[in-house]
Amino acid sequence: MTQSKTDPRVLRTRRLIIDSFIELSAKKEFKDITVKDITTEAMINRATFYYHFEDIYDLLEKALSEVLLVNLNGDVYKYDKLNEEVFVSIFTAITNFQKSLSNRCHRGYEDTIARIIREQLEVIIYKMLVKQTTTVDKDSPKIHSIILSWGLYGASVEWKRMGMTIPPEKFIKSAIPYLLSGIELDSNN
Amino acid sequence: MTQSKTDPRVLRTRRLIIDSFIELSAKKEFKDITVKDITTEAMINRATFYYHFEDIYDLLEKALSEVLLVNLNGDVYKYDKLNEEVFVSIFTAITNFQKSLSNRCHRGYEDTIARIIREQLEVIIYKMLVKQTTTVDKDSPKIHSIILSWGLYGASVEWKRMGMTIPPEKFIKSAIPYLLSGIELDSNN
DNA sequence: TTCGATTTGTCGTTTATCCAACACTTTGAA
DNA sequence: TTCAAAGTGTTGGATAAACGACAAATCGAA
Repeated sequence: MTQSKTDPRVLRTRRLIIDSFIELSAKKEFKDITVKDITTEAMINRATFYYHFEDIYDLLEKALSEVLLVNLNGDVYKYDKLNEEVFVSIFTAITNFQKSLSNRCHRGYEDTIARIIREQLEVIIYKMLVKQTTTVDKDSPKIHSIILSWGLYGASVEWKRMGMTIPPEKFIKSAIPYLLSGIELDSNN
Repeated sequence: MTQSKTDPRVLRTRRLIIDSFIELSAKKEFKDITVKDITTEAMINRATFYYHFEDIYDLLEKALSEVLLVNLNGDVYKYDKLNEEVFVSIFTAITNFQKSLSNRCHRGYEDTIARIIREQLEVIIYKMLVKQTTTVDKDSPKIHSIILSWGLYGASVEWKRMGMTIPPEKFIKSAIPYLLSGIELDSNN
């Protein structure tokens, strides 16, 4: 399905780089991390880094995407439909991510990170919406996924601002009926 | 001093292979481990294995050497002289190794393993003897290291036979004066 | 024993990684 | 501001690793 035959060396090297980056992120801020730091930690050549990533922002983007997906880890894709359980699952993934970020002080890059998370969310939600959309309006899933991704991310920001103490599932619960009602317009069942 | 600039790729690959081998050794007997098993576990190509090792026995040899050296881990090389402390340290390393072997059932290859351990011991002891030898007799360190390596390994076999319960340092203690007396003939201080 | 299946070593070709060098930009301290 | 040091991104040539294929050896059950 995916790309079943990527060169093992590529997979290995990308893993080394991303893992090293995550490792380093725990120790210093993003702005203080250099490409050299990463390649040294990963024990690969600096030139090899550029073979795989545009630059350090490209790496940030891909690393974040991965971390986010790991958090969503199958929980979401098990179901094809956007129901209550899936919304809670997604929101919990985002808040988990927010928590790990707050430890790893990426101060000054919240905007970039926010954009990346939201874009990932949009893609994920869009895929699920398309599966269950039965109306003729093709643009509907697109705009819905945009609104939902911004909305869910915004909710997580507010959750963070309130001290990250409320259980995420409780926090999002009251919004679920509203979120679902809009979705149901797209599908018949 | 050693080989200061080996290609990082070979270090990485050797590490993957050796680690995978040690990993597999914990699960099955040596005779049931194939080259394919190792390379699959290490996620490297089978041909690459033969680029680094003669065959699986060559790997066994080098892996064992490394494990032994890790056990001796600097403890020995910190001192230049073969004194009581060093003897105890070496003997403890051997018994530790014997213990890990007994878990990892390499049944049927004890002889090979014994030989490898003993050869490593001989090299290590020889190096230390040369450093402190002041007599003109150049052959003396050689034969002494041979006898000591066989002797120490034999003691560890006996220790194992007795159930591996006696603290190694206690077990070897009574032999220390004897071992040292011979050494002192080589050096003046 | 015999025969099929698995494992072993080896080889030639392709590709990913290494390395040193390069010009350019950013940084930070004098 | 100025200048040296550090970081960035790119290149070409060298080399390790991947891959598929191969004959030969070994294994295991009929």
